Amino acid sequence: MPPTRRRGPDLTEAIMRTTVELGQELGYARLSIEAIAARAGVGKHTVYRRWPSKGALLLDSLLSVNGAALDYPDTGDVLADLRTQIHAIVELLGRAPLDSLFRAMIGEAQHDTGVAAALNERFIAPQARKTVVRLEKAREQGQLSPDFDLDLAMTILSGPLYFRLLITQEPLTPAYVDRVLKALFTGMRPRP
Amino acid sequence: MPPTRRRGPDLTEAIMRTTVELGQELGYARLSIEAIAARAGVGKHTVYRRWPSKGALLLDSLLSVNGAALDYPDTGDVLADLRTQIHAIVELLGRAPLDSLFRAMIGEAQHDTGVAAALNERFIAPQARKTVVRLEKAREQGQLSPDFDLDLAMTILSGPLYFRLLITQEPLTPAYVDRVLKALFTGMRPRP
Amino acid sequence: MPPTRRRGPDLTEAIMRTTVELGQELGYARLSIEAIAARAGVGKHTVYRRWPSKGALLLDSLLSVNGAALDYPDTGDVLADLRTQIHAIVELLGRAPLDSLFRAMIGEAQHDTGVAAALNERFIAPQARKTVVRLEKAREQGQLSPDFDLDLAMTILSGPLYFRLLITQEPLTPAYVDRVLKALFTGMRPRP
Amino acid sequence: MPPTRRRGPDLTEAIMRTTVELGQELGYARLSIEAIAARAGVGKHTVYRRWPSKGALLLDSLLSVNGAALDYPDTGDVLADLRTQIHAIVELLGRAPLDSLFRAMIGEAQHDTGVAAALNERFIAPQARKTVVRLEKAREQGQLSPDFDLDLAMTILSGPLYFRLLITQEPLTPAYVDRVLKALFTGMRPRP
DNA sequence: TAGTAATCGAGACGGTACGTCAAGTCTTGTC
DNA sequence: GACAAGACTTGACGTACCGTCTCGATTACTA
Repeated sequence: MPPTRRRGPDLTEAIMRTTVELGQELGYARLSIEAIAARAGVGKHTVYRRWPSKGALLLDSLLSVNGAALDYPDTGDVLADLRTQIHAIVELLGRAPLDSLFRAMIGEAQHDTGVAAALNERFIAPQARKTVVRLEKAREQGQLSPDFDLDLAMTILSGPLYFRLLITQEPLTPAYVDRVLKALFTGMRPRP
Repeated sequence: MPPTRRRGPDLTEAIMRTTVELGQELGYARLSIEAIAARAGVGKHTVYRRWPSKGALLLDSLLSVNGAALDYPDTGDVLADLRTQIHAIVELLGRAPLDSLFRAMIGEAQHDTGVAAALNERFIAPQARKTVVRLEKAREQGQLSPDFDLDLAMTILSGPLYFRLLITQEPLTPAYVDRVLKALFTGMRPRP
Repeated sequence: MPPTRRRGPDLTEAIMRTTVELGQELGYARLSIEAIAARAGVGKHTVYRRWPSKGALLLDSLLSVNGAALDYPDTGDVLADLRTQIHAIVELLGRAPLDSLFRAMIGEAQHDTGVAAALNERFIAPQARKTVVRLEKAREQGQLSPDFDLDLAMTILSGPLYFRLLITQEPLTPAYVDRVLKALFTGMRPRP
Repeated sequence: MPPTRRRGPDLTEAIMRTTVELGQELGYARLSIEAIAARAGVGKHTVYRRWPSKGALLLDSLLSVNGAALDYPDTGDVLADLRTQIHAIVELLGRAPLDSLFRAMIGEAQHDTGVAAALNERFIAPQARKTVVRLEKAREQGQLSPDFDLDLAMTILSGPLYFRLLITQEPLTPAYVDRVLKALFTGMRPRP
């Protein structure tokens, strides 16, 4: 007798794990719901009941399997804290073996409204919010010029990173991150 | 009697026009080489002889149909010239009806190496080069701090733009562009 | 509050009624146990507990909803009685709206042994028996040649009817029935 | 190098052979276009391009693989010729291994208009016509009563046969055929 | 000017996956 | 314990495109 039939949350978990696993083996283009279901030992319907598309499934899988924490440290030194945090993100999005899946998922967001929305709500926006909150605290402590636009700062921090990741597709080195950080802080520091 | 059978360059042109046209009607996801060939009144072979994939065809089509010019003006005022140029790019990538196809094509580059390479070589790198060249000229004329990293400047200029375009997918307003420009120049200007 | 939950025989009845009803709406091919259960407001289990297959359910439903009577009259005139009886059968099997379901059920019997057996035991054989009994009585009364094979007579009476119903699928007109009857009686009458 | 790719008629033939073969192995209910295509080494589309449904395919397959001849002999003796012909039909429809497929196909005709029409046009009607033609000749030669309805005779000949085949599903013995024939001829013979 | 090679349209072909449907089994919680 | 509800695996459905491959026209170049 096989173990009692699996249900609900167990299955959801198992399918997401399989998705990431198989995605790494095959690459996004050759990844199919058909294959995921087969590998997970699950009917296709069981997948479709939970996710409307390959993109949505991959998004969920990546975030749930890995996107857990990424919370800002607060050591009192903004620059150091930002660097720590960005390095963590780079580690997640820009390093093998998950980088290509993350890139593919963002690619999917370009022609799948649902994926785009979920990506923003569940990953991008929260990260952005944390960054801004950390910057606000620094400003209150006089570490930043009081009239600098912090939303813009967040954008200038993130933009170049994603530019490298998605557009030029050069490796995201710590050095690059540091150069961006330094340039930004030069502009943000309170003038004497 | 049908018009004499078309060949070579004519066909290439016609197929690319059809691609953009049909891409706008159907969206990238539902666009297929099958449909393009049918609409263009062309055998599938004729398409495959010219392009290896849907992504490559779309890239070619978008760049050939539209990406022609985008050359930097030189009025002597760097800031104004950059603004002009960036507005032109935003107009191209961020405005209906082509924005969604451009976004889809960049999305495709995330899991198609060939598209990624071509996108860089034929669009991104040339633009970047032009930007850097224009900045260099400005620096020679003392408009910029002599120790600022111009490659980095280019990245900080482009990054937030693509971040908005691809990640948060908010509209690319002139105001946003100007805020980025202003922040960057605050950091780049020679200190008194 | 819904009416108190139904049980046993009530349910059996309700399911069979729904089957015939839905069968008429959708046709046999698109009829499904899934849909019947849903329409009857019943769990699938409750259906499967009672019938092993769609065919078996339909057979039961048709016979129970309608196949009740069909008993031979006995007016003393064999020919008239046979005609009456056959017309009743034709009315049942060959007229809208149940004809197509009856035909489909007989069709099902062609690849479902259980349906075939049940169809014979519960409908065909009893009818045949009644016919033969009526003929025997007529023979005893000297209305038929004493050496005619009455089983064969029954077959010659039924066969052409089902041939029209199932094979040529032309309408079963009273005229046709009468022609068969007349021809048969010409052969069955005692020779002078 | 594999042999040059198969086309058109070759494939049609191969698919029909596979259909009959697989139909015998699995039975009609478990026969699927999916399996046929796989076994024949053919894409599903290649099957659907040729036939609209499993029933239509099976009909074609059975008739093409086997239903070739079945032409009436003419020895001058009507009764003998009819017997010969009917025995041939019984051999085809009523004997393993094809009987169950033939029955299933006729079953399918009960809820598939297309199959019903094709079955009639391509098998039933031609056979009926041949029978009537043979009977007409016999009547011209004075072997039959001049006022007997020959269409009806055909029906009385065929009906009982299909009745046994489809309804009671008893074996179609030569003895049964002969009893029907004898009864019919008793009615058809010219009275002295 | 004829012959030959390339190019074309059309679309058949073997595949792969799609997203849907229903089958029949099993689980959960309610009555 | 019977029930409604519905999750689950399985398997097939019929469709859409993929990229490759004939097949005969044209069409252009070569001899």
